[in-house]
Amino acid sequence: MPVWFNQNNMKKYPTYNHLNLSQISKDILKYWTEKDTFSKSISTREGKTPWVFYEGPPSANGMPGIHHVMARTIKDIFCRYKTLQGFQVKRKAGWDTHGLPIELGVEKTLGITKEDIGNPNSKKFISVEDYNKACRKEVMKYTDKWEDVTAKMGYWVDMSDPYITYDNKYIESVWWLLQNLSKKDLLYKGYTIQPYSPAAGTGLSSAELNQPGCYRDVKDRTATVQFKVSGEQLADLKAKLPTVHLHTDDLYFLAWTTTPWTLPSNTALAVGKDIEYVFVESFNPFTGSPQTVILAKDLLNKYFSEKHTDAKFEDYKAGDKIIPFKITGHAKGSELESIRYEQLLPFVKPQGDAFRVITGDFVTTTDGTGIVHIAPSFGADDFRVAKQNGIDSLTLVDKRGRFAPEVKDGTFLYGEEYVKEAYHTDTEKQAEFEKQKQLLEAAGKIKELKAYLSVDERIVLKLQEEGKLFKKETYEHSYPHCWRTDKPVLYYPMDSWFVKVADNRRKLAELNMQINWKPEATGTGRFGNWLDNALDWNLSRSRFWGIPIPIWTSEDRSEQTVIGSAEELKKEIDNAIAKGMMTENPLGKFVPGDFSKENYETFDLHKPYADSIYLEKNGKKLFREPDLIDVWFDSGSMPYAQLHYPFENKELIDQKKYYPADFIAEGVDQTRGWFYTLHVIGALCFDSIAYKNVVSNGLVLDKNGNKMSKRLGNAVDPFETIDKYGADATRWYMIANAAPWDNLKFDVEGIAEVQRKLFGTLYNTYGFYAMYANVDGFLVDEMNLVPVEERPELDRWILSKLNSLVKDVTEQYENFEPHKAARDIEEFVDEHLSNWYVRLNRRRFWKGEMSADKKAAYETLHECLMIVVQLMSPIAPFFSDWMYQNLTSPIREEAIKNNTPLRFESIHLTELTKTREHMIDPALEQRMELAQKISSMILSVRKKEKLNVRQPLQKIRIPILDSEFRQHVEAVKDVILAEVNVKELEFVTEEEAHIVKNLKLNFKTLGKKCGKHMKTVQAYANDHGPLIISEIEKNGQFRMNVEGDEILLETEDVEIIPVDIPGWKVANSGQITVALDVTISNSLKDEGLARELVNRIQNMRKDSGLNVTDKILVKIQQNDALDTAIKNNLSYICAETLTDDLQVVQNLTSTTASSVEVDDLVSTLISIEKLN
RNA sequence: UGGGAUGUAGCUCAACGGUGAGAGCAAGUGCCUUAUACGCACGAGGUUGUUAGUUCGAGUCUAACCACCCCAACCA
Repeated sequence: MPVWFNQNNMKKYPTYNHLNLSQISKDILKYWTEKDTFSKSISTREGKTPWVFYEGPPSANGMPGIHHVMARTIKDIFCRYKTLQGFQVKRKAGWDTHGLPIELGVEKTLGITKEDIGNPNSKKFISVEDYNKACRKEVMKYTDKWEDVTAKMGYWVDMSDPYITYDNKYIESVWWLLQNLSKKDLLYKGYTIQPYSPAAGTGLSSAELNQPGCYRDVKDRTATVQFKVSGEQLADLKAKLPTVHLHTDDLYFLAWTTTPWTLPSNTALAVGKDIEYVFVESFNPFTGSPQTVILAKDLLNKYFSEKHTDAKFEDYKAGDKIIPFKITGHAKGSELESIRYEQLLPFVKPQGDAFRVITGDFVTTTDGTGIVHIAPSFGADDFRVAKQNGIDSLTLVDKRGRFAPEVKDGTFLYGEEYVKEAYHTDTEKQAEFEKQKQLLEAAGKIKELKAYLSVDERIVLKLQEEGKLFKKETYEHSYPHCWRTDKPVLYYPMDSWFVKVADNRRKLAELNMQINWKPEATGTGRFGNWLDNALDWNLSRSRFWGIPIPIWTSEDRSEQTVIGSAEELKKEIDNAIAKGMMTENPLGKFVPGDFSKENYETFDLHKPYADSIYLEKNGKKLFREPDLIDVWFDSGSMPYAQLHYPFENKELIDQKKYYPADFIAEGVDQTRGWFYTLHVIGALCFDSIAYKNVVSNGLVLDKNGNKMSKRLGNAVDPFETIDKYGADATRWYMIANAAPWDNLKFDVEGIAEVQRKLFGTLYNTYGFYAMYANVDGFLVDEMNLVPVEERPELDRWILSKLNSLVKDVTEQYENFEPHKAARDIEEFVDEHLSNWYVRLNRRRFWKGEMSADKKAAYETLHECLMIVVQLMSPIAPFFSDWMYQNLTSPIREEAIKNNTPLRFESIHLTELTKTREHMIDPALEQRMELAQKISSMILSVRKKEKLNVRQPLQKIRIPILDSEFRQHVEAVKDVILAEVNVKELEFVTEEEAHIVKNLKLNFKTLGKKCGKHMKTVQAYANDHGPLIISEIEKNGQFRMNVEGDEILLETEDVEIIPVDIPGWKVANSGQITVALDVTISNSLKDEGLARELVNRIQNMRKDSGLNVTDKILVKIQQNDALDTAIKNNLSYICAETLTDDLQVVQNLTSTTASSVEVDDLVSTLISIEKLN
């Protein structure tokens, strides 16, 4: 039980032996639970402006990692900050429950593969129903861990009523959105090229493809192939390109391919519009026939050796290694466009237009020939460019990865055979080999076939024989493999449902301009470019556990219905029953309009149930399209689906009461994920942005900058970290160390540092306050404070600093730059509050009776602590609340009675202090900065001269810069003298001290005046410094001629800096120079010794555990070196150490007293005794 | 390969186009200052990734390159 729980009666500030952040987290967490603080932070803001936050749903089938703590800290910070500002910030948690990772998890747990699901022939058969039940369970596997980490890290999010993407209500909203898209004609079924594993019989997601080890280097047979220009085109071509001289009608385009098996499906060739091509007259390397080929000029030497330039055509015989060639013409890609060529392997004629040269922006001259063979069925680029040019495709490979029966010549190709060697089993391969051997040897193509020839190899042989091959080689490249079957993947055309995004790029881009991206570049760059090139969104997934696409189609595809609600579905089913298409209504128990949980649990919209629903339209039976939708659509729907829009909460979206979000935050990896899907759905369904501010945070790497992974063992366990260091230090470290969008190199050393530096310092500062306030029986009275203008300069200074801090930190939070807020707070606490204000004011707290001055000191320190912890509370919610309780629990009753700001039971319920501009005094802050700087400079001189601070010195001299400077220093003179232990501060002028001065030019003002003469002026000033200084000091200006131009140096253009006072020990920094008198007179020496004695006695007091108020008797063994020091400083020594009686004696021994080294030369014995 | 980010002290990060590039940590030196040795003070540490350009003046602006990271792809 924390001490402050029962402090109210004792009316004292709690004190502690040491700081235990981990324990504080636990205590405060308990307090929040007991007091229901989170709900109160929302309920007490009822009726206030909402600040809308959307929680991106995590998936609970994986353990939370430290990066989640990072991401959630960022979310939490701004929600807490806005709450403090008085906004109502609701935070509904959510769970992403569908998708491949979950299915894979289940398959792993159950030890099954996709083939076993819904397949009664499989040994490990599991029904879709049971499988989906398993998924439903799997997805919540780590829910308790997530709830645990959420609580422990202090992330306030309402997990009692989360949105869950598998809920029927949620699905119903998603269906509504899909129907909405469909009504706007933004949904269509189309054909695209997707990664596909014939061995597994399934399409693969890019996530699956990016599993480690999927891309492997393979060696493929590649071919440079000749596509013959159609005879009827030659006349046109000659007319179009008069400079080209063709001596033969055998004209070919050269194209390179790594997948010869796609050549029978070739329907086009692509060239680069601006690439330059050459016509080369030569011979076919295999047959020796004369021919002309076309290829990119840049790649000429890859195919024709420069060494053969001089070879003579007339000497060439078929089979010669040296093949003569000459360039007979040039053309740009655009000039080659639309030339027709003959089909390379005419097994099947395509429908529509084909065999034309088209231009493609993806064509390069980095490899190949600069002419790309296009098989639209087997490449995404190919498909796109063919479609743009109205060219049809040929798909001569089936879903099992086998050629169509037509791809058969009986010699090289046999039809219905696997296009990749790897798809064969060993026995199949052996059988194929024997078949090949027989056929090829019989045809006389190969004398003795020794090994299986792949389809690629045989196609190349065939082309070679037909005179259509120019070159063949093996080529090593990385190629994707199916992670489950280890077999190569094909790119294969498949039917899918699409959202029309590409047509709406402009709208997406325009809406994006309304979004405030942090960092901006992610919005304009990564996201903006992505939007500009957005492709239609492929919604289809052929898995089991996901939201079924709510589209029913007749077998002949003439009739279609898109369902947008459970009510609609129920009605349609009733209709289907009436028409005899169905017998029973699975939604029979569902009551439209009743939004209770129970009502929505009377049915299930998932597979397999959705698939067993048949509908009716115009007499035709409609079947559900078998696809599930992309889970990204689930999460992108959350603004609406979490509210069960439009069935419930319609006005929240329609009237923009809870839409768009004011703030969302997730990792940068969501740029093309959640951020994108939110944006697309918002733009297409509602013509609106879905979020106004978005923070995309970076990755959490290990301390060496490597990605964290369980495999490498460098992943940081969030539970362990939070338990060891407490949530606050962990959160603070993550925030202060890097901007949210930069990657964080996570090093626990850094957390330890934050713990010591920031939290330790605050804890000590509070401890100091509490100790003396308790001694004095002081409690802050909010109704009766010393007016700020009556408080001493140091108080007004720290209050000015404090208000500047409030201003800065508020601004940083407003700009979503929490790292800057954290750094500002750190600096204030360490530099200003602890190491300047408290240190300089210590005596005010412990000297004398209660006075206005003392009261002001307490009140000032209390206020600083109070506001600092309030400012840091969004980042460090536990510690700040703990500190708040310490600072305010003794006065809570009073505060409630008087309705003052400290009446709240938690800091998270308070109202954020606004900047009190009138308390900010820049001149005062500047003066104090001066004092700090000068003190530091003097300490530096002392250090150099080995004069420790306890030794008093006589005098500081400071050359006057100007009268303003003098006034400023004068105002803080006492602070400086006390700080550096010197007796006098004297201002000196040049005449008095023969100060050595340096001249420094002000480039900013002079730059405008001199322009290109700058360097000359600088050189002149270097050589004539003293002259310019004296002129300017006398007349305020200096006239000079540079290359005919007159330049007038005025006071503002130069800085005259005193740098040395001969005979003194000086230090300078910037414009300021200080000089120290280092002579130590006897009386100064005595004073120094007295201070040493005080210090030793104080240490003894502390060691013997005396109270700070105890009076003592001190005995010092007589020592000649100390006699005058004690005699002359007796009252000082006594006052400082609360000594009532100081005796110099002869009879101390090391048993009755402590041996003490007063300085390097002097030692003595001292004993102290407590007096009553 | 394309898009984006980053590159400053050993490490983590600052620095409106303006004179000698600053903090913290680590390492170094000195100090137990009656809040704090889990602390304080003081020094040292740099060819600002490279090269060119714009400018009187570049860590900052432009271009190219190099390195590393993220995303997308890996395609003839």
